[in-house]
Amino acid sequence: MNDNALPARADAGDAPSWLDGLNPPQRQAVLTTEGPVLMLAGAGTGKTAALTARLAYLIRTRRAWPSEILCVTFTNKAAREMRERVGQLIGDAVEGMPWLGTFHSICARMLRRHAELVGLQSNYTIIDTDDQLRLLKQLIAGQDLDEKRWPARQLAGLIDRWKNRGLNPEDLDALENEAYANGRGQQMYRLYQERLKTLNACDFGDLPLHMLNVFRRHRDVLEMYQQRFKYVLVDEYQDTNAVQYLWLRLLAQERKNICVVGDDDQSIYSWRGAEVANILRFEKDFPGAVVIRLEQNYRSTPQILAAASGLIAANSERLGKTLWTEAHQGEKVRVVGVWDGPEEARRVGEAIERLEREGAPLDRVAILVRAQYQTRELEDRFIQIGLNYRIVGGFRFYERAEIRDALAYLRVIAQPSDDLAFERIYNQPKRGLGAKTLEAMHLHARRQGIPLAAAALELADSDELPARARGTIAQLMASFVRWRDMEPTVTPAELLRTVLEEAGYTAMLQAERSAESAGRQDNLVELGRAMEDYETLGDFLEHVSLVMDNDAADDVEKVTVMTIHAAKGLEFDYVFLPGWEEGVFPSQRALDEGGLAALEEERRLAYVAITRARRHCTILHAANRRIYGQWTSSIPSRFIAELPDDAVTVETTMTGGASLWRANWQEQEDPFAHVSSARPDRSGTRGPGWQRALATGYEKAPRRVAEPTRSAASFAAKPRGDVAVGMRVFHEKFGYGEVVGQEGNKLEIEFETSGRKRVIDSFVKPVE
DNA sequence: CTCCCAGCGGTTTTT
DNA sequence: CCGCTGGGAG
Repeated sequence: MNDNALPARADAGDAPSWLDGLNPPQRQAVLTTEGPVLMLAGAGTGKTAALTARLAYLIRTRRAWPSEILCVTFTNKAAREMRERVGQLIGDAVEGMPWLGTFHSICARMLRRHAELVGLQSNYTIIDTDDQLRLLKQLIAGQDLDEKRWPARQLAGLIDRWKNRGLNPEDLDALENEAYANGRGQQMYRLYQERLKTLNACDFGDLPLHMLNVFRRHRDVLEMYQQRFKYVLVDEYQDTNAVQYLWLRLLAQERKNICVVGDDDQSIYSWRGAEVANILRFEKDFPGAVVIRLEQNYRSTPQILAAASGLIAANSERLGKTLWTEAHQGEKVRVVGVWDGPEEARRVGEAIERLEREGAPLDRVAILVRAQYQTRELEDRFIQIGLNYRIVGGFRFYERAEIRDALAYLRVIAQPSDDLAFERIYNQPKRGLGAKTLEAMHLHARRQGIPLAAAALELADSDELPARARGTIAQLMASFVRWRDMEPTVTPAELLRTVLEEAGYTAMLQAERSAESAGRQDNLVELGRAMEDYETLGDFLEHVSLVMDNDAADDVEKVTVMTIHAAKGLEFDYVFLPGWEEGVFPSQRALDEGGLAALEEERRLAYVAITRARRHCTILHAANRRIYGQWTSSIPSRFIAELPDDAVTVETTMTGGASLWRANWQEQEDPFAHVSSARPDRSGTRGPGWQRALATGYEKAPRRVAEPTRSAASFAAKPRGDVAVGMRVFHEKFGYGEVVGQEGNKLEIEFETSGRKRVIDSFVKPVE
């Protein structure tokens, strides 16, 4: 993250090595080991350096064994990075840090030991949102509620929020209870928890909640952990929610050696339960806490810093920090106004090609957007000009259907009572078992109080089902017995291959001649590769349920396209920020739902976006944009007007446009006039604000600007020898097609499903 | 049981 | 505009 820590300020030459390169507040953060510490670390101020040095210091000076330190992060990535960096400082001792991890993985680990205290067995399954939703749907249907009127999604959201706040079913008040199906919220929540228990499963939200319950109800367990953890460290503290906060407070209450690191200005997850207030509360709960501010920024130029600071100053609820830097002057932040979305994408593409020609490595360039849909236009353009890009987010590896299917097979093998997994694959691949069979299995399972798979086995031996179904079930169950038998004798990866083969899954994919099926098979191979690192099936499944990411290393240098949320904690030399328009950013929907508080969170998001940039930052806004197929005219984001004049240069491709818009915002008396705290009347219009804006604004489609067909970078490229007109080719995004034209390295291809497109030849593979 | 089509919804996302 | 879901028809 911060590889540019300050060079050592020689402290009489004999400062211990772990303090090398740390500035005074960072050193204070390392050396203040006893008592509560609140570290307010601005963007790019080297908080990870300080945090890892602190860990190393605690261990090296024998204040604690690695196993006596609790170190909590929010993401697996952060945990991994921390482990790596501490490892660099203290060597292999880091291996002995079993309690460095995410809130969830740490709670999962604890819960394995104390599962019986919350009515689970230690081999409980952790279900994901997909399973959760299916389960809730079943419960809703079972209660004769109309799923249309009371969607499972809504209930899932409510339950999640309750769990985030540390509320068990019995803790809900009447008002909360009313939130679902006319006062049935509590009942449904309770039913859901009971169902999970019989499945020997819990969801993500349960992990911290169960442990909080254990701590509250079993003093001895709590005291054991309070004794064990001599020091507690928490990263990204501004992102903690209520359960996590309560959990931490209990653990640290005795020794009070707790160090939390956060930045209120980078709190961008309140919508999923994070409470910045936890920072403010810290000094109250831990009186005498030492507050350390990291304000020297090592990342960005003064201009970038000034732009970001000026912007965030518009927020009211801040602890307030003043970032400064010793870095020499750089370029001003560029604000570029363009006519429409496609032009915006074009400008970004051109700018990146220019950087590329100047020798900038593409992996130091990022385009950060407010919402995922904004990536579409960029992607289209990049494909057209042949720019290597990588879109982060979207579908994650372990969320793909084929991966989940494969995992479901493994889950049933590891845990025969995993009904949700069994339900997923009993007829996948299709083997002629349908809703009727499932219903019979459910009925039988419920009557006998046994898992679904066990019920299936019994049904196979009865006359409850037609002979055909019985035979199929018997066969399937025999397979499971076989796989379960072989499980201890083979590696998880071998087991996977056998299962996919014998279940007919591989054959199903091979038979499927769709554009995606090849990719699916690749994904399963990739899954097998990921499994190689695990000794037992159980280990692997635990890993999967907690670590949903899988960042395959990229060999080619690529530009990164991602949401601002996903970019938090990262940095890039060059950052492009498209779509800074009212309604897009700040998001109309956020404003509608959250009023001023949401606006401030949007502004923090803008702050995070700008502070990702090390050397240069370009902000773009378009006057016209097509959203959900409708042309919509838009005005520049109020955030643009909030940027300090001397830190930015403003340009526009339209006469007078940008400056007029800018003036427009500055003239407005009440900058929050557009923020309504009440829910606006949506009658007559459907959907978000831009559509309402459309109703009052004008609807004319903007004049299309003529698109240059060649960009400088792709012009000179030579055609590739092995592709010619008339050939059949495969393209990752568009599928199969026939080459109908060739010009340099550009191909004109008639795709079977996506129609005629112009693409770069390096993006296609010939097929026979 | 499978397939097709109408209708709806469409920020951010980790674990 | 576009992709997913769920219900209904075959």
